[in-house]
Parts: sequence; structure tokens; C-alpha cells
Amino acid sequence: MNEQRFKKEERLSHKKDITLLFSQGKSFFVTGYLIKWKIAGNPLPSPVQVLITVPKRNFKKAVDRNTIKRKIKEAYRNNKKPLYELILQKGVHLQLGIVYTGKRMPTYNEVEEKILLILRQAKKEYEKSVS
RNA sequence: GGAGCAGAUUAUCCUGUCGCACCGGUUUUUCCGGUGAGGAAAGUCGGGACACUGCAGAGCACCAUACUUCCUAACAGGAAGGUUUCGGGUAACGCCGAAAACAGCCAGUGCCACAGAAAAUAACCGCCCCGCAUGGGGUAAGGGUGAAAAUGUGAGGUAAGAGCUCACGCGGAUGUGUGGUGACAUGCAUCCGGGGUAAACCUUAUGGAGUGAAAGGCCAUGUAUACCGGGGCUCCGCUGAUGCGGAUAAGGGCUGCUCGCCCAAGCCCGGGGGGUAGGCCGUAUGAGGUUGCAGGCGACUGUAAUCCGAGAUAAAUGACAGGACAUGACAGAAUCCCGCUUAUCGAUCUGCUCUGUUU
RNA sequence: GCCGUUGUAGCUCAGGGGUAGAGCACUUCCUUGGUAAGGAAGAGGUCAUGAGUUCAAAUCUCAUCAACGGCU
Repeated sequence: MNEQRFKKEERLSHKKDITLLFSQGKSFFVTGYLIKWKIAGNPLPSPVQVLITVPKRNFKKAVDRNTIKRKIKEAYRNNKKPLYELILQKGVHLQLGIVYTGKRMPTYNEVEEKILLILRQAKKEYEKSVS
């Protein structure tokens, strides 16, 4: 599989899964971001399913929410490879929710920096809970 | 030439790498090709299409609209016109521009703070008459208060005054002539002249069921029990019986109310198939766009040719690098259309205002 | 996406055409050895914003903005 891709199977799209993730999932913070994560009970179509959200409360305009989501998606797509390798090795799948809680419009470089931090932290948490 | 305001049109482009959604091909997990947000997609303010639900009927209530004619599927939209008001201009008209929720306070009711004598059948001061005076009466010319105080000018008239009378105006009602499809304009006759307010209640005229794609249809899964039909169910009469006819009425339904109409609980039998999660349809060829011709002052209509231009379901257009002078404004489709309103960088055009220079 | 409600003092709310109010909170003074309670006085408002109707608008009408709620 081409690890640069970001198909629909890699996105968390079922409503039930989303409510479960937010009610039962564990969480950690990286400045400006809230991360929800949960070990999947059953195998998923993809090693990781991810959900990206920007709250309407902080950004009233749909255009702004769209651009932030696209930037996060782009940064995730370009940097997800190490996490995937780890999970394929362990064989237990993961569900992930990324919420942007900042109040102002970030640039792409800022987003990428934070996403790298988030992925590193997620790897650590995953390793701890699997072993 | 510059600045400001208002309106209209337009809404950056190209190359490379990686990536997203849909469609088609190839084929079975890859590759190739095509297409991929807006003028407002926004606000959800009007109006429809479409879908389901409801509906015996009448009255009241409620809601909406409100100069005329036309356009439109329809509208609180648009076009052309009328009237009024405001501004410019003129000696004055004519004229030019802008705006208007622009039916009716001559149907009724209510309200009009403060001030003022009085805020709607007005007497405080003043004026005049009677009277020694207190006081009584007449009077809306003059004063002052107020947002608003009783049709203007002149003459007659009178104790003083007053549409009290007359002339010419102003405003209105009724009848009628002329022009216009009509709003209306204009002429004549008669009558009237005690305000404003209907975005106060209201009157008149016209129109009006409700819910929105989370509507709704189908499939698969499949069970509470909604719903439907029959039996049974209060009293009376007729009948041998089945059955038929009548009466009573709590309650429920029919748009909020009234009239009026309709239904008949629990229980048994049969039919039937809700919710949740999922898939398909609805769903993108339409009141469609472009161009030509014809009709119309115009909005628009007719006709011919031609084109197909997003379609997701947690939701697709992005990131990076480079170039053209630059990062470009407001801003992201979710059933679909027609309007309205609001937001908007730069450029172009039109109109108005101010100002500099040249002739 | 669709439907609806509300914006008035620092907070919670009245007022529905005629000089903007109540309770709590705040400030000063009295009372007390001191504090609380109590009493007296005071300050604090673009009535969300912009137009319109009216002599006059927080109130009536329209537009805009913001906050909140309901429908899966």
C-alpha cells in the first residue's frame, strides 16, 4: 500500500464509533489540540481510523473550519508512516480523534510541528497499553 | 487630472510533485482519462416545485396583502405609469432628479404626557352688554402654551365679534360631462368646512390547511404492540329466534371557538408490520444555459439551432515549490428553482458632489 | 439542513407609546471594642446595532448582529 494515501477506510465515519470514542476513549493534550484515542476491539479495515474536528464555537465561518481540517489532514497524511509501521507490527488496531481547540488560524508549518508531536505521543501511549 | 459617495459588470492565471470525491475504461488491485463550489453557495426573509399528512359543511376568530395596469409558476419580486412629498431650476408654471407600508380617522371606539383656560361641541387674559359692585351674559378678531388651537384674503355686518352673509381662493363629499384599459387628470352643478393618530383597536376588499428531503418510497433483518376489520358491550320496542328500529351519554375526533357532524372503551379472534443500525431510490435534463430571429416602450414572451456544467452522507477542491508586479476581497454546495437582503480587494463603466490646472 | 426563543444596571429580572425601575452586589456614613446583621444616603444605563412610523420609541414596524433551545 502506498503510505502517502488517505483513503476513506482510514477515516472514522460510523456514528456509533464516534460516540464510543468520545465517551470511553482516553485523551491527552498537545498545546492547541485535544487527542482522543481508543484501542479497537475488532480489527478495522485499516490499521488506524482517524477523525479530525474543528469546533464551531471557535471558528464561526465554514471556510476557516475547512482550511484548518485540510491542513491537519495534510500533515497527518505526510507523517503517519512511523505509527502505521508500529501498529502493523503489533497487530492491534487504533481509533484516533483529533480536535483543534486553538482560537486562531494556524499556518501549515505550525500544524505539522504539532502533528509530529501528537504522533510521537500516540505511539508512546499505544506501546504502553498494548504491552 | 485628483478625492469622495451611489449603482452595474467581473471574481487571477500557468507549470511540477504528492493527495481527495464522483463518473467512464481497464481489470481485481492497481493504472489511465474526464469532471469537480458561488455571485452571493450566506441570512432563511418572501414565493413556488416536489412529497407525505389532514379535510361533510357554515359562521366567527386568526394570519397576510393594500395607488393602477402589465410580467411571472408564484411572490412582500420586476416593468411601465399615476399621485403626494422632498431637492434642483424658473419671475411663475412647464421641466429634471430622488423617495414613498401610497385603501379608509365623512363608519365606530380609544389615545394625544408636560405646558396650556381649553387637546375636541374650547372662554385664562382681552373685547362688548347688563350692573354701584360681587356677579351674570355675549364673543374665537388679538395675546400667551404647545408637536398640534379650529379654511385664507377682502368687503358687508355687529354692542363687540364670528362662514353670520357675500365674492374670489383652498380642502372635501355627491352627481355628472370629456380624455385614459386603469390609477387619475380636467370641466360643470349642489352641499359641507371643529385637529392629529390605523407601523392604535378596527372597517373595507382580496387571499390563506399543516409539516419539510431528518419529507417520503422500496429492500433486507425482524419484534413491542400502534392501526384496521369482525364479535362482544347500556336501556327500550317489535319478533319464536336470527335480526331490525329507536333512545341515553361521560369521553374522543373534525384548524382556535361556536353551531353542526362523526366515532364508540376494556376483552376475544383475524389481519397488519413500529423503533434501532444498514443499503438503494428520491438526487441533478431543469419554470436550464448560450446564440440568432420575431413581438412588446419595458419587465418579458414565442421560436430555431446548439450545449450538458458538482452530487457527498461525518460529508470531496488541499499542501509544497517556482513563475507572471503581489499573500490576492467577501466567502464553501447538502432536495431543487425564482426573488429579496446583507458581505465584498482590485479593475472597468455610468451618474452626482467637491476641488486643481489649461483653454 | 429545518424550526423557534431571547437581548434593559456588575448579576437575576420587571416595565408593551409620555422623566427607565426592583432585589442582590458596590461606595460613604451611623451602630460595635472589632466584624457580621441592621439603618441612612449615593453612584452606576448608547434599553444589542441601524433605519422607519410618530410631536414623542426600551415599547410599534423592518433589516442586521449576538446568544440560546428543539428536531437525527
